[in-house]
Amino acid sequence: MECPPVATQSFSRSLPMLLYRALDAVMPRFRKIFNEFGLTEQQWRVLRVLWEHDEIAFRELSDNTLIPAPSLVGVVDRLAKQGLVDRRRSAEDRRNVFVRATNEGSELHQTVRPHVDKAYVEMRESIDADDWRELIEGLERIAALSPETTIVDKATNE
Amino acid sequence: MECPPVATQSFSRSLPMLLYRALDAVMPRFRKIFNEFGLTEQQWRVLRVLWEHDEIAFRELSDNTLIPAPSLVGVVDRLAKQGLVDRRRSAEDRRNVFVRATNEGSELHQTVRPHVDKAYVEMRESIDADDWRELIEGLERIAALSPETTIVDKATNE
DNA sequence: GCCTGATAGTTAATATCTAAATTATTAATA
DNA sequence: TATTAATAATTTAGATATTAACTATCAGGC
Repeated sequence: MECPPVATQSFSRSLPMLLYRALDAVMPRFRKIFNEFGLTEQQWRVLRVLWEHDEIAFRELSDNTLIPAPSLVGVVDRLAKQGLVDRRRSAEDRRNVFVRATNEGSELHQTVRPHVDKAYVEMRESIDADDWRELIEGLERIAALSPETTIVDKATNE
Repeated sequence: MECPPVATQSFSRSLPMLLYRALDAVMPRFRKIFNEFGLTEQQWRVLRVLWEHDEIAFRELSDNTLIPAPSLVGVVDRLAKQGLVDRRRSAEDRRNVFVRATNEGSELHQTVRPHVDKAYVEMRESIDADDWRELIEGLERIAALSPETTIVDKATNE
């Protein structure tokens, strides 16, 4: 009685498709702003994180931006080419790379951030406050799931 | 008192990043299954839709799978090369293309679908039922937002 | 019939994702 | 010390996303 059988459930209302649909609904307005300032979405994510860390390890930057390491290499490359970020090899452990925003990269904070914040507030205000909070909490729960839920029966399956 | 100012809000708890984090948490288990059957995520989405439509217009396929038309061209190309789908130009309006699953493509339904459904149920059962419903409803609300909220002040901006 | 404007699918260029392999470096150990 | 096992960043290959441009086709008005 609680939930309809999965087979009957609509594909478009499955959790993954709903997440994609939600992103399709909210991201275009932000990407539009990024593009106006010559930034891609991923470039903005990197800068967004760098603005809060004087210097950050490559791996942490990958974690914070959710940009997979192989992709992040190219993103940082292009940001560096634009003179917006710096790269530095750690002296202690030469495997580690640290990234930081240049002055020019830091200045973008002042110009871009207000527009993004404004768009974000407008978006949030288009939703009931309680609904919004519930949604955020629900997403936190899903995000907290480890990428592989059932490591439990691994021995059973393989 | 209700909501903290946006500037103070954590980036990782913003709606977009939470949506991405949720996807990162739930998709790997499904992609793993797709890959075991030689399918990519997008290929599965296409088949998933074709299994419910004897034949479907290219544009509708794009809408239902959330795969942008330019990307869908390649996805369908590769599925056709694998002999899993067919393409057909409409006779009435030769601009339209219809896509359908071949027998081989239809047979995948029987083999792949159960595994995916099982993983989906397991995932859903790892979350409280009420929380789940609230989350789905919240996502529906966001997804219902038109991609461009404020077309209103367009005249003001440009 | 010809022109214009829309529409559907496609192509093109660049960026990113996914998965796997590679390189450089470090740590651990015999 | 030489070897081996980890780790961090990068590279590679194939697929997909994004945006813009392009082609073919159709509909309507002249």
